[in-house]
Amino acid sequence: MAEKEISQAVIGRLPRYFRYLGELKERGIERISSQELSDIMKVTASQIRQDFNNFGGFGQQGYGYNVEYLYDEISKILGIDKQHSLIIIGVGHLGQAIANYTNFTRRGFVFKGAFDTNPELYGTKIKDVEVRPIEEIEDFVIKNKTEIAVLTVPKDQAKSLAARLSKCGIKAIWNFAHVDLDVPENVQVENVHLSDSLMKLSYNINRYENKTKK
Amino acid sequence: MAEKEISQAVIGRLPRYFRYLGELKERGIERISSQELSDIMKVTASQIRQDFNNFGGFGQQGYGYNVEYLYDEISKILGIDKQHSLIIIGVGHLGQAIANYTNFTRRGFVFKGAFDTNPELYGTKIKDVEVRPIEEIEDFVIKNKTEIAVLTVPKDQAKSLAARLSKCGIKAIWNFAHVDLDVPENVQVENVHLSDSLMKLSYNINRYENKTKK
DNA sequence: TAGATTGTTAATCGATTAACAATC
DNA sequence: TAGATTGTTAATCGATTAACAATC
Repeated sequence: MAEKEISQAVIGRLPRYFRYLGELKERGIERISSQELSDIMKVTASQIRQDFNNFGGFGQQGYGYNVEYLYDEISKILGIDKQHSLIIIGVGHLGQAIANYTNFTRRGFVFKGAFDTNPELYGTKIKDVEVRPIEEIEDFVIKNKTEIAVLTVPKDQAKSLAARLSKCGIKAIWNFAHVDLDVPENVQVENVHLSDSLMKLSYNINRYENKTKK
Repeated sequence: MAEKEISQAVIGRLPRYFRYLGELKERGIERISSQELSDIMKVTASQIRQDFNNFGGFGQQGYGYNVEYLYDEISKILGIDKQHSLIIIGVGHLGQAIANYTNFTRRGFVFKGAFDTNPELYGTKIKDVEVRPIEEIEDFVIKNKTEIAVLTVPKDQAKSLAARLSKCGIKAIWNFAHVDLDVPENVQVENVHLSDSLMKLSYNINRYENKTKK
């Protein structure tokens, strides 16, 4: 199969398409043209067609796209047609927020394990999942073939944990710690750097004020 | 002043520069060349120089960049040399995680108010801040000249809250709800769509497996 | 002064948009 | 068949990288 690499710019847009298609589906809309979708989503129709055509021809000339079909196809592309097991490392507020976020469960991300360094938490339960000491991570990941580890630990623990997880076959790390992780190429990393996001917000406040006041 | 608009691609990289410069500063390093920074950060030296030069010449030929000076300049560009008041709307786990995140406080984001729809929470405290009923938001924002509202509420409440906040002079919304907000141009929006991020992770797991197995 | 390294211009690369032939 | 709208090629735009003159 000709494995042309899709740019991350395109990938980054797929979840948003998926979200809008899900809404259209729920509203019972059967078909949509790239132009109609363009109006709703505020992106060009041209970009929509280009994006979809990276993965194959999902539409039909003179008709447009079938909403449900397109929705299903995007879910396959994103790999959320299958289940993914997930463990949470660091059971603070953020870890608990993620554990309790039902939307993830709905998308096939199944919460299987929770780990922390605080002995007082061992044995307590989050969503029917027992909190375990961090020492048990390797055993757990190997035994349960865990795919995704959510890192919601302080900065200084993140790098060594990422290294440990990489060694025992984890497939991906969803990193909320404010450091760049250095892992082998068989481990996928997706960063959520909240303070970076907040700084961008701050920049844009500033920029707008300078633009208007001067 | 010639207000050339800086691309969001550049802005998006500033927080990362800021983070690395902060680390260098802490390690007592006084000067750094674009080439050295390039090695550490894994971006081209050329990009580093281009990025900084969007905002002015911060370096010196033959010497490089003074770490502390550059750090301070970037903090000014990002607007984190000033304080920003912040309220949290929706006091679930995510809201609490943000309220308790000390790093934000350190960067000048001061947590001033908390709001929720659950009457049982009214009057309870999060980090010395009393939880108030959501009806009081307008009064609070106006009286306290609140700059940033953090939206950690369910999807269906987010749009109407964004509209209400826009009307009473909020400067920015940090949106964690899984919808695109539609606000006037004087209100800055920064989205954190966690499920989008998780889907990208899922895509990359998939992609890697297809690449290696086929 | 010589060496180092920036600031900046020019070249390249990639992503977005426009246009239109193919086709349902 | 005629009209609509895709899939795809070509044109444009913007962002990244390379190169080098300016200068500390």
